[in-house]
Amino acid sequence: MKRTKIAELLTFEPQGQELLVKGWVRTFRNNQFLALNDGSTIKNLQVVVDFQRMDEAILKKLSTGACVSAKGTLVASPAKGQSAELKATELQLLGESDAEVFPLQPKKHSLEFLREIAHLRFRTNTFGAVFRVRHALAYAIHSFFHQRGFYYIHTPIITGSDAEGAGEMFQVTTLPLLQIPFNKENGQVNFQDDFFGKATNLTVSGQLEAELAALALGEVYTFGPTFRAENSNTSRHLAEFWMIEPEVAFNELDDNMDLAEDLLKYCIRFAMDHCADDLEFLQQRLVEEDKTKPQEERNAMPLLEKLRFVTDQPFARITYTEAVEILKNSNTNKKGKFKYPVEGWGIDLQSEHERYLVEKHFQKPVILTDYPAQIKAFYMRMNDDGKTVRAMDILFPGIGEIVGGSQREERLQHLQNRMKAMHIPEEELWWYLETRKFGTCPHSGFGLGFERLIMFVTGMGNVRDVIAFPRTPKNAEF
RNA sequence: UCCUCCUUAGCUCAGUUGGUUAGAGCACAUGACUGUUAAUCAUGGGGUCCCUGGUUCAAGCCCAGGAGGGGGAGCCA
Repeated sequence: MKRTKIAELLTFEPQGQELLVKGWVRTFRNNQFLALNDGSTIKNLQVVVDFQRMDEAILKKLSTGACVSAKGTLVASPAKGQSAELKATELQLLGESDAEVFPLQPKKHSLEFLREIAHLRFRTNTFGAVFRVRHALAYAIHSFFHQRGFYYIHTPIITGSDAEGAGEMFQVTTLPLLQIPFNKENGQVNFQDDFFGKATNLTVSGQLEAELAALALGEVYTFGPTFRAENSNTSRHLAEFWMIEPEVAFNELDDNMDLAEDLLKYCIRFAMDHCADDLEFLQQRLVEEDKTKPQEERNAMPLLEKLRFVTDQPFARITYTEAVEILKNSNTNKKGKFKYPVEGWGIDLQSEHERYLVEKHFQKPVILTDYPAQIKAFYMRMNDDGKTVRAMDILFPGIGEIVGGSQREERLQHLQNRMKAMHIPEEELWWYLETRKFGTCPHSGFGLGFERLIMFVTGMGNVRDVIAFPRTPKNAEF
């Protein structure tokens, strides 16, 4: 008999039909009631065991975590809690789970503890929900871009350039660490002897390569792993994370903002439409968690309401200059409540400033544009004022920067000037500069942090809990 | 990297002014139970008090150094 997934089974009208299910035991109550989960849904199937007729040796081993196969008939449940249940006629133990050492219990565990057993945390309700939502969001991203005629480009993970301008890089080498070949004349490493014959790194961004594709295919995006060797110890940073980077020919900054806003809203709606049960559970989890917190640290609104709030109204759009004015004139600033007082134009905005704009002043996502050139990357297009660049950052409540993007500098001379000013050697990026020599055009793009999007949608507070096997400084277990 | 808090049973945590044999709930084991919903009831076992060193008649508690973790900051997505 073919196995029926629990998600599908729960849509059936119970009429005594004979079915086969397989899954893992969550609890076994009253010597009769087996809560079985197979990952297809957050809901468990109640399998009812006739313990007088069942082999006692098997009953003994129906402990939390065990894997079983159950054949039986689907009947209406006489008790509250579920509408249908499977009356077992045959029970097979596929894999036992010694209850004395299995670490998961039918109770609430701390996320910190579950992080230490990341190989087993998939088996909890919370992580089951998070990873189903993660999948739905990944699918939504491809679906969104495909519908709009974008092409999915696979940019390299190992890169030969170390001037992508997005942070510290991990080196990739096969050179023996104890016997690195040095050039005696200049004391440098002889990368001619290395695997690629030159120094290579793990990518920090696929943007530059995506630009090459956009200037031929028109509308493209990348969606892949990205690596940053920054010593960042926060709940929002990973050394290995996934990023979505669209790049669009002929788009200017306003088009870029529209695209990013549409993408975010599409993904959030997609999750609400396809993961209702999981989001309902995650929302309830947050409500319970809030009960243990002081009033001022609690969420202003329940998860689903927060998501609807974001999808149903336009994001605020202001320039950096306007933002500085708002901050400068805010009561918080006047009363000296900012740790970094806002004194004038040109400062880099601190987390507390971004939070004030998003959570206090606008109370919705904010797109900040036209930053001072000196605090932004070399490839961003210079405005006519000669002081600001066409950058845009999208700030989300509780997350901070979720998107960072810009209209790119398409004019060769301007680009070369900026690279010179920021000490980026032209020979490293000769191939990038050629796009500006041969048929250059205005174009724009952005990077969306996939884990940050998942954090927002699931309400999880730490990036390490929305990726299966988080890589952070001093941690690459599993 | 900086600031700050934490580390006691498998988990979550209590442990008074430094003082006898370190506690609770859950989990686990054994038994009971044919409608349970993180089932319930009874009984029981379970401790490198993070590590190293020091102060003291005496350290889970005080001091120093280290390790691991949380929260915040910087950098960013």
